[in-house]
Amino acid sequence: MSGFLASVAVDVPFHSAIGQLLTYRHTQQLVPGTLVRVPLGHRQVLGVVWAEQQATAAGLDEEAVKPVSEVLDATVPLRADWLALIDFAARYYQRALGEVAMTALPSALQDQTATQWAKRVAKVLAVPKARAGRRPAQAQQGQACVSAPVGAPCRAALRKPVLTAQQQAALQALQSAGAATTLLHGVTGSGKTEVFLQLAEQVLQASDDAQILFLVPEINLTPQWQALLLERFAPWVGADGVAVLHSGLTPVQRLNEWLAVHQGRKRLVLGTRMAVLASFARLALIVVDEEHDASYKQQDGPRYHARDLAVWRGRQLGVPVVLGSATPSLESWYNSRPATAEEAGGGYRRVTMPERVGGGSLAALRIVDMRNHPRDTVLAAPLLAAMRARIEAGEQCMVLLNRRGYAPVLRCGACGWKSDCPHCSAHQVVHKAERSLRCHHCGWGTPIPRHCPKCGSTDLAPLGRGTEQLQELLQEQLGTLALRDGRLAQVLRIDADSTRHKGALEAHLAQVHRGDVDIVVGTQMIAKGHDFRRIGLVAAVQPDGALYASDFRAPERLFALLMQAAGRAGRDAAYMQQGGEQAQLWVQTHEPQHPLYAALARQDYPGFAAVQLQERRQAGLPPYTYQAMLRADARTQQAAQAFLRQVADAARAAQWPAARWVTVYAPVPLPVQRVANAERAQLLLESTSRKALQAYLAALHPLLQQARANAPKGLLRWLVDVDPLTI
DNA sequence: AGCACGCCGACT
DNA sequence: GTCGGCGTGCTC
Repeated sequence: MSGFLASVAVDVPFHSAIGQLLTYRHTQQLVPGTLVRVPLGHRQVLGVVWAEQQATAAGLDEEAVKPVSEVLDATVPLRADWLALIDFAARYYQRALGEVAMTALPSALQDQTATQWAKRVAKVLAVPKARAGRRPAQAQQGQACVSAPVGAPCRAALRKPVLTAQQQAALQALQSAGAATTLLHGVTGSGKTEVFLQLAEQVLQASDDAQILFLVPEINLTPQWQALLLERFAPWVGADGVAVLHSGLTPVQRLNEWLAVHQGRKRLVLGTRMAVLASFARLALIVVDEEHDASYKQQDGPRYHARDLAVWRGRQLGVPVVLGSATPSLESWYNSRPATAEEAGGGYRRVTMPERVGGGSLAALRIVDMRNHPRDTVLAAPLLAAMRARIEAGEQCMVLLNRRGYAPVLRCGACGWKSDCPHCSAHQVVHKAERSLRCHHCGWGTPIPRHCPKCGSTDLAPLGRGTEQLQELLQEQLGTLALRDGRLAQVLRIDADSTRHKGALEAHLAQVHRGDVDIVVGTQMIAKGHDFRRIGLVAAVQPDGALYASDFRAPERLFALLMQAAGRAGRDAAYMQQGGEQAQLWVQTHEPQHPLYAALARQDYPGFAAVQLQERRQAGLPPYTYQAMLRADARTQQAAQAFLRQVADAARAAQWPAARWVTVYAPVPLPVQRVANAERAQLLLESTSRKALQAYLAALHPLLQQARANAPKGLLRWLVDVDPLTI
């Protein structure tokens, strides 16, 4: 056989019984990182050359080595640091190398021929680099500005706000942190964003080609960040100098953005979790906004955590990473703990900004003790009265209820029938507007029946309430209120249902900003990141669920959500001086004395975190231990659990050294046991040693294959979730 | 995971 | 007689 051999990563899953890398032949030596198209079975697939190879691997017939079909060499090869990132992510999250590589690459790359690719690359490179890569005449402009009259066109320099002493201190701390990871803990309104921007500005100024990655938790938040970045940095990076990477792009858009970043043509990269896997020409700073947000954890395919990979990437490249949040994840809070006499500090630095810019006060907490109200009270009278007063004073109110739809279930009063989903162990939710019952787990929808499907009775009634019903209720209670300007109070609902169509969220937000709306009802979607200036009162209607939840992270999430909600109602000092009343966060609860609410009343994140960490330490939970979840789906619960048990037994029998450090729990059903006709079970693995857990998980794969082979025919899927966020 | 091959029921 | 159901097995 003539030519050179190369190890190529292609998208073949772990359990396909072939190795991680496949061997292909080519006339020339191929550099690692080169994109190739290769034959695989009966199709052509995209591959990434991972390594040069000297001889055909053992057990592989030389005749079986096929030639590379095409080389996509119009671009710079993927760099070694990107290959190392993918390699790490694949090993850490227990996925096939090729699978992770292909998740990281834009899908449209899969069907680019070498010719098409060359054309596309040429187009990107044809954009003059002067606009995209170089520092503008900004320095000169800035100098000219000193003597320029007020209002002279010295936009960037004039727009830059003056930092408060606290922001200045934070910025200096970040600058002096060098390549470390820093947790920037700043209360809502403390001006973290401005600190990010000025830090970014310095990075842009320091070098002509440095790239900066901004991670945000949700697609929804990218437009406002993009506008912000362009407003500030267009003089540096050009009017199209911000690359956006998220799953809302069309395949071709994503391909072009990815390519521009890979080639270093865009210096600012703004994206959701997937952006952390992008290929950068010269990454110099990573900012992770709202670092505590669970959306950073991918929930299908490779279950990576973008914040954790960002931290890894920063270390790998020797580049600073800034994690920002008003309510950090307990992991990050713990990782940034200062050293004490007894204990070494965490690996991150911690910078705190406890004061709001302008000194505005945080929302005051009002607890409504629901034990003093009738059982079926949705909105207690004092809350309604407070809302009425706010609206009459020209303010807006926001009401949070974490449950979409009209009611979580439809029930027959005659025979007790409930709207159970035929495919899941869950109820179909009543959606009044679309006149349907819909399962939120599998999507199964049916029209709302007029008669009970079981007994024929017409005595059907919704049970419990969702945002849709809350909206209706508020419309009845407050929608008749005539305001000063003569119009009636308006209620708007913002949740995943009301914003399904493109542009709907933007339209709704604009309505709120214009003041066309007096009451906003919604799920946690409305608590995230959007700035509502005139909101004076936020109410959480039914937050107690998290207090009883079996998930040990539920209180942490609730606290973060309520703090964030309170932040929406923040008041600036100017308004307070005009005699505005202090903003309020109302919480309706049956547990008014719960420590979580006490900490919330004090807006005391450190206090809350200390208590939570203490509990976690005693219970042996993260961040003091590391966890992985082994999940199995099968036709019956018994089969799913049997599979997990068999794997656990086989692992015990194997007597791995690492097993000594790993606790293996018994298989249990998932909280929602059946989804789309699949019974789901899970088995928790826990260890105080990340290394031992990793070794254990890596050794588990052959046992999983084996258990699959032994299992009876039929549906059987499994997955490994490393550092699971919900258990 | 794809994607073929392969062997048994209702349609042009 | 074909279209197509998804069972089984392979992919450098």
